[in-house]
Order: sequence, then C-alpha cells, then structure tokens
Amino acid sequence: MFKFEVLKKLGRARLSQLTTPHGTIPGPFFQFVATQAAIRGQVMSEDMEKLGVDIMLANTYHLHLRPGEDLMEQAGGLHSFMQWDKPITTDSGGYQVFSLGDHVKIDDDGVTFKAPLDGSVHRFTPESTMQVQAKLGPDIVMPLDVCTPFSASKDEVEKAIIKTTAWVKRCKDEQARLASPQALYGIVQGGVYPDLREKAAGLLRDIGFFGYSIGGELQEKGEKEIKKIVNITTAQLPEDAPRYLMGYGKPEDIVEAVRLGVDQFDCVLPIRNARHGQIFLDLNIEELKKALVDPEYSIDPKKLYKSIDITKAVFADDLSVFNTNDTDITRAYSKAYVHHLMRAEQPSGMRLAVMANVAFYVNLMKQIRGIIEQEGV
RNA sequence: CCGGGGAUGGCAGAUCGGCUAUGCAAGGGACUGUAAAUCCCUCUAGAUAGGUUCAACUCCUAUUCCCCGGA
Repeated sequence: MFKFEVLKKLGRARLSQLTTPHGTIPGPFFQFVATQAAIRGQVMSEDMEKLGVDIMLANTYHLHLRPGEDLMEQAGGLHSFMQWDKPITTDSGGYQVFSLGDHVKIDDDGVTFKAPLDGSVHRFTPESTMQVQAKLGPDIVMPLDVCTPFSASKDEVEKAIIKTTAWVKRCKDEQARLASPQALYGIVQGGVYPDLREKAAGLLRDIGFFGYSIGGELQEKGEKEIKKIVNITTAQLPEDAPRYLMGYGKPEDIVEAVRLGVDQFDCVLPIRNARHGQIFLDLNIEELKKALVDPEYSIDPKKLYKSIDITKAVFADDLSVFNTNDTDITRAYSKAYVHHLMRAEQPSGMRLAVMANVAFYVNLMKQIRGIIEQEGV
C-alpha cells in the first residue's frame, strides 16, 4: 500500500515517488500546513487542488483538542472532513512539546499539556498519539518525540534523543497492534551535535521505519549549523526511505535541503507570511538550476525570488488593487498562475495572497523536480 | 442676533499645568513540524494672536471657524 522509490539523482538530490492509499506523489514535495484540518486564510481544499497541491499536513494535538478524534472518525476521517482525497500527513504534537513551553510537562511516559485555548489539561503518550492518529486516518503519521531547541545543551539533547527513541519505538509497537494502514516515520533529534544526530539516526535505523525525519527547533537560525546538521543526518539515513525535514522551508532553505538529499518538507511559512502580508514571486529558474547543479553554489535569496509586502488595506479592500493591470499584486497573482482560476470569483485579498504563495511553492517544487529529472541520472 | 458647546497629527478620538494616549492610514522589520488574519519599530499634533506661569495642548482674553437650541 505504501511504496517509496528514488527515480533519479542529481548529486545527492533525489527525484522520487511516494505511493500512499490516497495516491502517488512526486518528490521532493512540500506539505502545506493545515494544522486544524484547514488551510488558514479562507482557502478551501478545492482551491488547493486547483493550485496543484499534492499533500497537506494536519496536527494531532490541535485536532484532539477540537473537534476531537472521535468526532473526526464519525465524520469519516480527515480526508472526508477536509474534502481532500489526496495524501495527508499528521504531526504528532511533538512540536507542541516545546512550542507550548510552560504549558507542557514531560515525564518518562508522555507529556501533559495545558491547552492555551481554555486551560484544559490533556495527556499524550506515544501510544495515545498513535491511537488518535489511527482514528484521524491520515496516510502518513508521526510519532511523539521530544523536540529540543538548537540552544539546548548537549546533555539535554542526549536525554531527548534517548527519550525520543524509546517513544518512537513504542509508537511503532502500538501502530503494529492497531494495524492501522499508515506510514510511520522515525524522528531524528540531536540538536546541533553531529555525533548525537548520527547516534539518533543509527538508533532509529535499527528499529526500522517507513521514513525518517529530521526534527528540532530550526527557527533559531544559524543557517550554517542547520545545513551541517542536515548534511550529516541525511548521510546516515537509508537510501530507500523518504527523508523529511520537519518544519523548515524558506524557498532557499528547501533548495539547500534538496541538494543535501531531503525529499519531503513542511512549513507554515508560505501560508503564515501570506496572511501577514508577504508574498513570494518571480522564481528565478536559472538561479534555481545553478543552486541544484552546483553543490558549492551559494544561494542568494534575493536572486532566487522576490518578495513583496501588501498592506492591511489591500486585505480589507482588495479588488481595485487586484484588478489593476500593472501593480505588483497583479504580477504576483499572475506569476503564480492563479488569476485564470479565480476570474469568476471575488476572493478576499488575504485569500488571494495565500493562494499566491501556495502556487509559488507548488511551482518551486515542480521546477526542482524538473531540474533533477533533466540533469540527474 | 441671543444662548450654549466645540476646535488636537492624513482621518477618527482621549487625557493632562511639566512626563509617548490610542486606533486606522503611511513607512519599515519579523515570521520556518501554527498559542500567530499576528507581533515589533518609525513618522505625522494641539485653529490664530496675545496674556498668566519657572513651565501652557491644558488656565484667561480676543479673533476666526464649526455644531446645537431660540428668535
């Protein structure tokens, strides 16, 4: 039911194919983040499909809080709820382990969350996240892990990988017990410490997973650090399994990571930034090609694409702007190949902005694949 | 004409005898497995002329303009 194949390689970059119960998708691919089973910014699954999106990512923690996995199961599962027949991944809630900070307490058996929404207390164990995800019914599931910030001490990180490994093993066992038809990934932690990344990858490889992801808090920047870690980690992962860099994804970041052998991405950035008024446009294919073909090439984001900020005023009262022929917005809008799909509608500015960024990322991944296909062996 | 009330940044709108109101608009920045249609920063004031005071957007006088009520 699940299959992963590497079709071609360009250096370490891989053109791949992932088969799931909801279809086969080409890689490297980007998962758009629909945390609460919906893309924010009034964008519907139907829109995502028109824009050529292959896969979306939802979050176990948020859906457990509401509407709850039982309700979701009654509604026919995530696919039915989202009206989306293509593949879906769910994150386990592991990221919330650190992003919710003070609201979370970790012990050996699991984590206790205090929901910021209403102060209610919830408990996740490796087993319970798998049970919840089995009910939610996505194609790809993530195990509960302990996510550490890049600033964590070596000692702290080492404890986190030991705990993560134990939990991930429990997730695998629970999944086997539940017999749910879902692909489970292992998550490599290890902070900024190369030897710990290697160790974590080795431990997970020994257990054996369908795919492997690289986790951690990456937003703390230190770009060279991240590249180094991705570089080291992908080298430790099996050739025949998908590699997923979690939560990381400015366009230039994705290109770098693909070059280092990553197949799968997700990031809130395109959608969040669109909602905050920033849209990406004018992907430079030549620059993209240079960056992929030459592993030494240093990517200049300013050459790779442009980004512009649109104002709240545009969100509130967009149409005059969007209908003008020579504005930047219209350029973004048309460069992103959206306008012909939307002509008959009257979408809000924010919705258009989100769609523009989705289209940009879809195109980015498509171009990356095209280059590996053309130049690779 | 009489009586009453006002006049504050591009707009709206508070406070106060000395210390940044605030919101929107404008300009800039941030955002990376979503506690985020969010957050941060900057620029625009005190109708006009005098006076009182160490100090006036704030008190007093006059002028101009606006609003309400009455002839």
